[in-house]
Order: sequence, then C-alpha cells, then structure tokens
Amino acid sequence: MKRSGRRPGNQDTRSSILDAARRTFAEKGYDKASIRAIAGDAGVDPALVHHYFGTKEKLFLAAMNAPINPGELIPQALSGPREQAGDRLIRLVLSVWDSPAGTAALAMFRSALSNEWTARLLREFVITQILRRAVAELVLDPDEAPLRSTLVATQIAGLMVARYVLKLEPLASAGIDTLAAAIGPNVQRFLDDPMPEVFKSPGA
Amino acid sequence: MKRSGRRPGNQDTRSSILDAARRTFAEKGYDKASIRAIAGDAGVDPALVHHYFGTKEKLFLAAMNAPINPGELIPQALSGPREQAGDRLIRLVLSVWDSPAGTAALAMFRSALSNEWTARLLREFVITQILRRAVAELVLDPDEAPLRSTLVATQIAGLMVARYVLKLEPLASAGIDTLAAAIGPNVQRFLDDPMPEVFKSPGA
DNA sequence: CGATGAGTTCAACACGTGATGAATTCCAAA
DNA sequence: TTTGGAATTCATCACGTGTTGAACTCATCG
Repeated sequence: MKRSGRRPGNQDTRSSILDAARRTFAEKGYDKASIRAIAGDAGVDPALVHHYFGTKEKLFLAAMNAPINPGELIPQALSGPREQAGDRLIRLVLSVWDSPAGTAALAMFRSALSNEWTARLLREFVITQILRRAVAELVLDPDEAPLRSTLVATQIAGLMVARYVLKLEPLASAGIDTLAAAIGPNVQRFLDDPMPEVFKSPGA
Repeated sequence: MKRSGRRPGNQDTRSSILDAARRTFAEKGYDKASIRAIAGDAGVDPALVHHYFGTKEKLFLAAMNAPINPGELIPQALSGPREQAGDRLIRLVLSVWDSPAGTAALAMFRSALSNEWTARLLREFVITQILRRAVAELVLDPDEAPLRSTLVATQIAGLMVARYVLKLEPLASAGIDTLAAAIGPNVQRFLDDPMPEVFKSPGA
C-alpha cells in the first residue's frame, strides 16, 4: 500500500517552532527575527524550520493563523451598554495583549511597524476583521463609520506604541483600571460625540 | 604653516548627504536605510559617507541634530487660550510633520519603532524636550503631569502610526481641520478632565 | 612648478541573512 | 529483518550589510 515509513510521531517540535516564532516575532519584529534565532529558541536546527514551513513568510503566516481569531472577542466588545463601549474596548485590548495569547497580536503589530509586507497584512486584517466588523457596529451614522473607527484605531495603536514599543513611563507600568478610566472616555467620544459636517465626505 | 592643500570647496555634498539621509531614514527607518541607499540617493560613493560622518550612528545623529529644534515651536504650542491647547497641539504636530522640515522628525519616529538604540534616543528626547518642557506646562496638578502628558503622547503617536506608517484610510488623507476637530478635544480631555484618584500614585 | 592634503572612488573584508540540497538518524510498516 | 520515508542535521551558496584602507584627482599654497 501507500502507507509506509515513519509516522508523523514527534509533532511537538512543529508547535514549539511556532511558539518560538511567535515569541521572537513579538519581541523583535519580522525583519530582526532571524530564522536562526527562532530555531535556537526552539532548540532546533534552522533548516528544520524551512523543512516544516518553507519560507519565512509562510512561517509568519502559520504563526499568526492559529491564535488570531477575534470571533470570540468581538461579541464581548459589542455586548453591554453602548455608553461604556470605550471602557470595554480598552479593557479588552489590554487584557488580550498582556496575556500569553496576545503574543501573536503583539508580533503582528511590532512587525507591521517596520515591514511593508506585514503592514499590508495587518491593515487588511484590522480593517476587515476588526474595524468593519466590530467598531463600525458601534457607530450610529454609517457615513461616519469609516473615519470614526479609524480614529478609535488611532488611540489604540498609540496606546500600544507607548506601552509596548517605546515603553513610556509611567504609562508602561500603569494598571488596567487606570488606563481604562483615562482612555475609555476618549474612545467613547470618537464613537459618538458630534463631529463637524466635513466628516461625511470621504476625502476631507 | 599648517594651512595647505585643497580648500573645503564643494561642501554641497556634505549637506546633500544629510538630506538624503533624512529622506531615507524617514522612509525606511534606521535599520533598512542602508549607507549604500543613502549614498545612492545623494549621488555619491558610499565610502564618502563614512569619510564625512564616520559611523552610521553618527550620521543619524548628525541628520537629526540640525533640524530638530523645538525651541521655536514650544512657545507656539503654549500661547493662546488653554481651552484650545489640544486643538493647537494637533495642528502644530500635523503641520510640522507634513512639511519638509518634518522629515527629520518622521525619520526619528519611524526609526524608533524598529530599532532599540533610536528608541532610547527618541524616548529621552521626547520626555525631556517635549513632555516635561511643554505638555507638562499645560497640566495644572503637577502630580498628574507625568501620566497626563504620556497620555497625550499616546494619542499623538497613534495618529502618527495610523497616518504615516500604517496609512489607514480615510484618516491618512484626511485634512488638518478634520483631524484637529476630531482629535483636539480628546487631547484637551487628557490635559484637564478630572481623573480618578489612582492617578496620583506613580505605579498605579 | 612641485608638494600638500582634502575630496572622492575602488576593491575588499568579515559578518549575518534566507535558502537549498545532500547526508544521516530512526521509527514503523511490510 | 528489511526498508521506505519522515525527522533532523551539516555544509554551503548567494547576497546585502557596515566598515576599512589604499589609490586617484585636483585645487591651492609655498
């Protein structure tokens, strides 16, 4: 028959490579995370990484594919009173990114800041999966949704940059309650405070 | 005597190298801006860059040193009614970054996002020259100044990332008036809206 | 004129990178 | 026990990087 030879057996290594990849991408970004460093972190020969995942781009995609699944988080952000949506968003974002499951998200973000290809990836992912599918739901006027949701993204991206990349104190070690109380209302204002009429036209 | 040999003559090249360096650093960030690319953009041999500036780090410092001088901008941000300080800050930041003089600032920012050394540089510069010297002046309670000024930095950094790095639409092509009207009030709120009492303790 | 030294270029080194393909180990099916 | 094929490693390639030092050009001074 066709089936013969060694069974897939030790597939721990494959997932330990993925873990190391997520860690390293999150810490150094796409470009500076070398295949050799990832392999070293996983205790494995660099060539094995290529054997499993082919190219570095495919490895990155494989490392992102599994854990980034906002399907469960989005309802959590949408449920509850809409007057506290900003507060809820900040808490959600911070709790996800501070958790081990947020490593992939941090890897994606850090990479997108320095690499064009991953920037395109993040842009498409954020726009189609997050902004249009969740944040836009919170905006009443659909004409204003694109700009308003991008403004929310602005505040959240800035929080990420200051806290996780530039590590500006005292914000980097501030607690989640403090940040939610400070930033939540501003996100809320981006969602539903009245804005000038220029907002309706796309190329304002 | 000591003086002999060819006079400095054509010193255009030195400043054209600096211009090319600022352009390239702004476009690609510190790491991906190769000496060869900078030299090529200036129409010059790569070795000449080393002859003038020694190392790549020194070239970066030289490219940043001249044009980054917030001494004139800070009074502009502080003058005027304090209720419109947020609006003024956003307008100032956008007008500076969109102008050719803002190339150095954009170079600094892009580099800090992907390189540890330049991140330290930007952190020290921003904290000592911008936040403590200008934004903190706008905060009434000195105990709250550190966190409040960092929050302002959060919103501004996020605007930069979304507009210049990720290029999220429609924000990337939005006009300065739209953005000032949308974001200014949020900056204002970071400056002087009442905040929970946790703010006073540094490690909140 | 001839010497000096700045402006400029050329060729090369040492290094780290992503990637490739042959070689080796080793389990499980026949 | 033989053997096929997956798991894993080794050696190597081609390339781009920052950096270096020797060589060349040439305007100016003595």
